[in-house]
This record gives sequence, structure tokens and C-alpha cells, in this order.
Amino acid sequence: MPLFTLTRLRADILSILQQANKPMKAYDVLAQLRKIRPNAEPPTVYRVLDFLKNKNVIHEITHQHAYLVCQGNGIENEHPTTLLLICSQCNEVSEEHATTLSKSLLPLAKKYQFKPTVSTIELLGLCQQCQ
Amino acid sequence: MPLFTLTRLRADILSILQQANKPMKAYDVLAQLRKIRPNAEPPTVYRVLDFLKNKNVIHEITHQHAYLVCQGNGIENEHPTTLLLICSQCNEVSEEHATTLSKSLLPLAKKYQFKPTVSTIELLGLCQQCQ
DNA sequence: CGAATAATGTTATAATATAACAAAAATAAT
DNA sequence: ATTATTTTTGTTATATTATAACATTATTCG
Repeated sequence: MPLFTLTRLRADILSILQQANKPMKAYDVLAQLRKIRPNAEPPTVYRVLDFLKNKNVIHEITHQHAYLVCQGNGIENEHPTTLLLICSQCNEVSEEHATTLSKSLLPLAKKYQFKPTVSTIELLGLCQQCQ
Repeated sequence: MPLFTLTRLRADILSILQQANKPMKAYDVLAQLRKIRPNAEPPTVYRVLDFLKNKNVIHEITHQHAYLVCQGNGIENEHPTTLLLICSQCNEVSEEHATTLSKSLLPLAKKYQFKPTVSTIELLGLCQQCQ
């Protein structure tokens, strides 16, 4: 059985995000989607974005209210921690994967008996260009 | 000269957050504020929240659309990285400070010539109680 | 097939946040 | 002290982000 069902709608939305290859806002996705599905409404988009996020196909970038296709090609599986470097100037996002990160994070979490479920970390700053 | 001007309005809002001592939404802060300032409007609250955030007096918790007074008593200065452990079940937030974290983060950022400006990390998971 | 589940459609509205401009208060300059 | 400047707050309106609730269609499975 497949990891998940990639319906036409989901494929359309994923395709929009892939072609953009940069963070997109939900309503921008909606606008794109409406070019091929004129009757699309917000819940349609948000549902699919949530779905794809839960399947670890896209990232939600909460600091930007935006969504981005995962850049690591399955690397995530070996390196469970994803680091998103978000430029607060130009809004570009770089993605990095690591085990080292979680190694230093976990002890701190453990101190509080805290059990991380999601290990995506958003780090704000300035990209090379914008410095 | 003081680090910043703590006006009456700012003190009122800070006080509301301190008394709650847990993450509050902007509109909940507004509702509280209106008990003493009935005419308060959203921009008033958002402006002060932004101000206090920039002064590192409160944290913005983007995953919750909420705001929380900093828990470290100046520890932040020695340990520049703040880790926010956010329980996605009960929404409680624990705050931890560390240098170790940044030590492992920075090399990854450096790889991209990325310059972190804010070093507050939000980690989602389950707190001890909710596991 | 027919029941159960999953996915999508649809309408309405809730929740979060900011633009833009006005007024007042505090501070600095002359 | 009085005017100019800057900072802070007030005010109105609206933009942006997100979800509730229920209906319909499609798919899966007994």
C-alpha cells in the first residue's frame, strides 16, 4: 500500500508548490489553484496543505504563514531534525538536515520530560545575500 | 538611560501577561486590557506586543499565535539561545536556555552563510503531563 | 451491491493582524 | 519658556489567515 493517497487535487496543489519552489501563502496557492479549478475555496486548500504537512511532504513555515515543499530528498529519514533558515529580509528559506541538532536538543527536552513530536526548527536571520 | 520606556500602557499590558504567566492571544490581552481601558483597540495591543517582543521582555510563540513573558531572569544574556517547549496538547510552554544549542546550530547556519538574528526556537511536542 | 470511510464541495464566519491617518504626550533645540 | 521634533497612543477601517459546520461525491471493503 502507498504511503498516502495522492489524489488529483493533492497533486495539483503539490505541483503548484513544487513549481514555485519557495514558500507560498495559502491564499496564493488558492489563487493559482483557481486557474485550473475556478470554484476552489479556502477550506480545500487548507485541508490539503494540512494533509501534505502531516505526510511530511511540505513544511509549514509558521513565521511566514507559508508553505514550502520539503527540499531534502528523503534525507529527513536518516536525519530527523530539519532546520529551516528563514531570511527575514527576502523571505528565502534554506533547508538543512541533521542529527547533531537533535543530539543537543534532546537533553534539554528530557530535563522537562518533554517529548518532541515534530522536529522542524525555524531559525530567523539574514541570508548571505541580505547581510 | 533606561533600556526602554515603560509607559503606563506598556506596563498595563506587561502586567496582564505576567499575571497570566502563560501564553496569551492578542485578543485575550485586549479583552483584559479593556477592563481598565474600555476603548482599547487591536492596534494598541499589537503595537505594544511588538515593542515588548523587540525588547526581549516577552516571547512571541508563533505556533500558538500567542505571547508569553520571558521566564529566564536575565539568563538569556549568558545563554543566548532560548528553547520553547510547546505542548501541542495543553499548550503549556516551558522555557529553557542554553549555549550548547547554538553551538550545534551555528555550524549548520554557517554552511549557508546564514546569520541568525533571533535565537528563539520553538519545539513542538508533549509535556510530561500529556504523554 | 450496499455500508462504511475518505475526500471534496460549499457557505458562512471566526480569528489574527495591519494600514493609514489623527491626536496627544514627551523630549530636545533654540 | 516656546517651538520643533520625536515618540507614543488613539481611531477607523479593512486586510489576511484560518476554520466550523454541513452537504455531496468518490472510494474502499465486506
